[in-house]
Amino acid sequence: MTNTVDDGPGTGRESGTQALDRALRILLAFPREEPERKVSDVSRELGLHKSTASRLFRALTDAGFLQRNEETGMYRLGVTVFDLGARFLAGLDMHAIARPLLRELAEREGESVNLGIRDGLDAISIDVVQGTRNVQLVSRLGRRIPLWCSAAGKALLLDHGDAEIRALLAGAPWTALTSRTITDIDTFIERFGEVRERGWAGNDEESEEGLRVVAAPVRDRMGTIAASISVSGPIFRLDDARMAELAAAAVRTADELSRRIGHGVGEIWGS
Amino acid sequence: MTNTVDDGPGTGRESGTQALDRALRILLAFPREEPERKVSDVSRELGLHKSTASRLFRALTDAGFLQRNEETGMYRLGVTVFDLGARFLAGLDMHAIARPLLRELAEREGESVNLGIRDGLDAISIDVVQGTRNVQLVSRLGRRIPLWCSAAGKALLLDHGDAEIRALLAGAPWTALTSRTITDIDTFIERFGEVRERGWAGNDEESEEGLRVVAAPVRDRMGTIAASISVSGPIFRLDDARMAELAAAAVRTADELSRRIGHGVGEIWGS
DNA sequence: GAGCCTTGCTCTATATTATGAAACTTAGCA
DNA sequence: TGCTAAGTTTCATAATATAGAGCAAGGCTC
Repeated sequence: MTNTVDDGPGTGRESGTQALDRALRILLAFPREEPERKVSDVSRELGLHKSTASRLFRALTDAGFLQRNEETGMYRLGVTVFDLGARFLAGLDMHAIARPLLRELAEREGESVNLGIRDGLDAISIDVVQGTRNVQLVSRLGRRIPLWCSAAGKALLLDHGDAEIRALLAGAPWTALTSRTITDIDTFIERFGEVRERGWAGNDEESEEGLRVVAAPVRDRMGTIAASISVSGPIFRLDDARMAELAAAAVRTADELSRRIGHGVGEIWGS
Repeated sequence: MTNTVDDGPGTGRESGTQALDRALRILLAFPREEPERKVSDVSRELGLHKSTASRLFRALTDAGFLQRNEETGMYRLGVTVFDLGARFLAGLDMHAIARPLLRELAEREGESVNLGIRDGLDAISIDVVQGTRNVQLVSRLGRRIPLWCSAAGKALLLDHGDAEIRALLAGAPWTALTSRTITDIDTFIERFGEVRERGWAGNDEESEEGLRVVAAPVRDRMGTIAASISVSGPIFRLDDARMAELAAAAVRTADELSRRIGHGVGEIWGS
């Protein structure tokens, strides 16, 4: 007997792809905090038979999606996943086009600049340019941060109506990261009206003590918000006036990027 | 009837994981040059039944490994692969530790710096810091380049003996990228002796016209070469004297990185 | 605009494939 | 030395993935 109708806590209904689903869940079971894991650990966590897990691990390893540490016998993510990740970026027009604009913005303002896209309920950073000042809060490529407590995330939601946002964030955990994190949907909606009007989003120590951020949306040729550009820095350098200044700069850069990826160009192509 | 014993041109013998193997091959069927593909294209290429491919595509899409372009109906790699790629990097001690060293090197010398690791017969770039000079040859994260025609690649082979290298590069295509590319194993081995002796590798327009590179190996706590640090620039700035200078700088940085990730530290830990 | 082709997706019977129990190794530890 | 735990391999079995047929939806040609 087996787990006939049992599907894991992952997504909804799957069918005809049990082995694949399990293997993908294995890959996702390697979090940042624990890069190296044992077969037994993972199999227990996912409720897989150890022989099943072992076989899937081997297949993933053969394909380079996992790699085995010969010293410890443990596994970690393999180079192939990095390769695919790089291909993902290379496939985004936006990423290549944004690079020089982000550098320019970071250089001019001296603060760190991020390019973020949405993934589920998180914003995920797909490009980072560190600022030139001495004190910099590190931000790493691939960093995730909840939509509702990040400037980048809010900017990505800018075109969503109240009802949409309510539906989207229904499943949000609303865990407080700092004392300033917004922890309920009503407060969020209430404050979001202003954000929507002015066209850029802020983050005033909502995700990290001492960190302030502004972000502006990037629109693709359909007018859909496809990314956001955010500028971040320590609170002692970013008073309200400076925030407004940086916001204006972020909006300018975001608009320029939008233009370059075809927003407002209509059907006319070429120069 | 189906392809009973038929395994694709991929790896060797697989068993008990057909569906998974096929799905992974689907992911790898999205090359940089063609980020968006149709189900039928891919299924034809891989020799899969269209219904099989369709099902696998859906499973991969549900898990975020692929994403569907609603306009065109085509698929591309999804955010999840990028997420995993970023986790891969985050899991490498080396990557985090190398960052500041690479920046420092790039700043001091003004030329672009790469951190590369080996993947099969390629070196793959896992970190890039652009130089400060005006003219810079772009290098992108995740860039692949054959071991035998790159400084980064040669540096990764530095500890290999002639026989090992011969075995490793037996399957190499030896395609010429420029007029200076080495195109046979014998010439490679012959010239490699010198490289091994001096402890750093060079690339004199072997991969790209006008590009010169030097690279030095990074060793982990087992003494194994785990990565290479390379410095590259246009030929008009990099005469032989400057190459030697940059090589020395690369070696110094690589040695420092080796030290920081535990090379030569033995069993003693802590400060 | 009608017909034709291609594509993507769903449904279902079938047998191929993945599964899990048990056995076997290897390693660490008392 | 024997014990426990982890990882891998083997193998009979049943559940799973497969491929065929059918359907709906677009694109092209005529």
